[in-house]
Amino acid sequence: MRQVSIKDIARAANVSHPTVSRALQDSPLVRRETAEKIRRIAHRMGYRPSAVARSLLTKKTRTIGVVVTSIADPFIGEVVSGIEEKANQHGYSVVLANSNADPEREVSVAHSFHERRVDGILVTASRVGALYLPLLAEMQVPIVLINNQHPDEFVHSVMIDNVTASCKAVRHLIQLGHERIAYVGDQFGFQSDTERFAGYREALDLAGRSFLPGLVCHGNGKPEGGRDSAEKLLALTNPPTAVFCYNDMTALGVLDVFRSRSIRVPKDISVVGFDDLLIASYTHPPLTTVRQPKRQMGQIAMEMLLGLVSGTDSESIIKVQGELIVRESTASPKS
Amino acid sequence: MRQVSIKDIARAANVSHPTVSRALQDSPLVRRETAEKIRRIAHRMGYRPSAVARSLLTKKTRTIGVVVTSIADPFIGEVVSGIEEKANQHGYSVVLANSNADPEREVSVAHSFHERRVDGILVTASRVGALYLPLLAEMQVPIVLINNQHPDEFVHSVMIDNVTASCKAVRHLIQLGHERIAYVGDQFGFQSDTERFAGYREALDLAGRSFLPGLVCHGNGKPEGGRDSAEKLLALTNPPTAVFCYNDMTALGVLDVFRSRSIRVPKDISVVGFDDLLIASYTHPPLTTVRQPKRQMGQIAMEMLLGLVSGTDSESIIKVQGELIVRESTASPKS
DNA sequence: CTGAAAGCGCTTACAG
DNA sequence: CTGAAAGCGCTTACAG
Repeated sequence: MRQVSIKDIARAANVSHPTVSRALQDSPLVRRETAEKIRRIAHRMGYRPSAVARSLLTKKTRTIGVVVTSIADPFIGEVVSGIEEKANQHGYSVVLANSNADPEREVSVAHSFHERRVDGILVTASRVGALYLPLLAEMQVPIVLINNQHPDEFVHSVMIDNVTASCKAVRHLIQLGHERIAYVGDQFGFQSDTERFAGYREALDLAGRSFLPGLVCHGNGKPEGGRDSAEKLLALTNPPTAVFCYNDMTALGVLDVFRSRSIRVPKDISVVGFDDLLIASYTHPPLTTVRQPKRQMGQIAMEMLLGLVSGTDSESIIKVQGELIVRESTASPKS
Repeated sequence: MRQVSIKDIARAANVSHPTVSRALQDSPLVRRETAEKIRRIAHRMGYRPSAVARSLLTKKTRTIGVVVTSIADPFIGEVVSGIEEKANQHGYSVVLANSNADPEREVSVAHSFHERRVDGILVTASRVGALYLPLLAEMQVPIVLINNQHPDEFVHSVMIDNVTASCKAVRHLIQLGHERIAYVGDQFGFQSDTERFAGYREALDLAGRSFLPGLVCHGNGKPEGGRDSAEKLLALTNPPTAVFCYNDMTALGVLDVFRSRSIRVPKDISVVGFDDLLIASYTHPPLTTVRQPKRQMGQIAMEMLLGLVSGTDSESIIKVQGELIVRESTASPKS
């Protein structure tokens, strides 16, 4: 049995199919009794209008394409959940595509979105961009970026205020009395790493501390990177008493190394993360970190995009603030 | 500038639009030079065929609807990543919808999928079902369930072999010499809880141990539930020496309570989880658990669905095996 | 090889 | 109020 169409209903109701169309839209142009009869029949037949036929006509698919680097990433999962929530509230569907930060996949995703005529595109935490974004732009559809690494190139984006947030985190360490604070960054050159590093330096400057280049390492945003960096820091003649990490994943690696060396956190050394993943509450000890309002960022981005889709010219960049969550991985240094 | 259509190309190439259509499909019915010229023009104009127009004709959208209870759930994120990977490999797109296990949302998701004429539906770890699944079935499209709580009602599903997996986990504890092994389940009555409990009992039986009802608690699949249960177990006159948890989230809560009471794991008590979430490697101590091949389950389900979509009648239920991952949260009891 | 015609399921002027 | 006509962008018989 194929899907029931407006014509099937017309036949059953003994009217023309445009009348059915009108009745189903509650148009005042159709006699009340006729309309009710039609609706009853439509309901009985389990009729659902075809979004594809409608889209062909209206040139709107009420579909938003969402590109992520990895849907299994806990950070991204939260963001997507905010995106999906807002989309659904407004009657939009979300087409999800994983790019794995693979340029080839990105191109194929862009084409697929284009062919499906999505009404707008959301890009989350992309690490690529230089070549990719113009490709997306080609399809003449609004785009909003979330925490993108190349925000300059595009007008619309929502991102965390990295500088302020990381400055806040480092000031927390300074206030606790730490003198030697390390920064374990992401891969060198990424925008968010550069900004978080800037916040670190700003906090140092604000406190009149001098910057010690030897205390800066670069990981890769993952536990391994944190591990390698922690090893390096511990090998220093004069190791730090606190470590500010680019993100929680990095902090996980750092904590791991400390644990395996029986270095107690926060007694011997303090550790701060960034993101506030679920996991941050369950590390040992629970991690002090900067919370990114992930879900909310997804919601804001979706609303921004929906505004653009409906022609509203909204703000181009929205910065959200991080919140310092003090848990048990930070304390004053031993004196 | 609106999207370029086949007619625009036809005009530019001085041919009819059906000829353009044929050329773009590499049909042998069009002269080679003409075809090449057309393709060149199409490319220059940035032409992308409209999937919506094509779908209207072919009655296939090459779209799969995926319903999840929460995309931010780390378990589900992994599964979805396997789903998306396979879908993409086969030229399908994934429309993602979050149900939040809210019946109202589920109904609206079902309608939305129906209207968009998805070619198939994947339901991940749903907790609802009794009413919902028939609703999905109405749209006459293949459905595959992943770890569903009501698998009986539907033909096609992929799930973890809960009984075997949890039996394996409990045998591990028995082999370590534990006599009093607790089970902290999920909410009472869910299929997967029932099965994991069955595996627990089976392991006990196999070892000739008697079942002690007092050592069974029910949480809710989340840390809080684990916490409450741990408190109860500790209040027992004769507390367990090992705790097998319904899932890693539950184990997190259990570990939390032990930590706050300075009960050492695994020295004083052993803990085992289920799922092997990323977080399981980073708890303190790293958690012994049963790994579900999450990503792979997503892939298998997608392939099963794609088979059904193309008319292949595949197996109806695929059970995958869990793998016991022994980390540092289990040891022999103190003697 | 190529074009005119028809049709997928809908909506919306245009006539009555 | 209601229907016949046209058209969204494509594909595919059907004629030439």
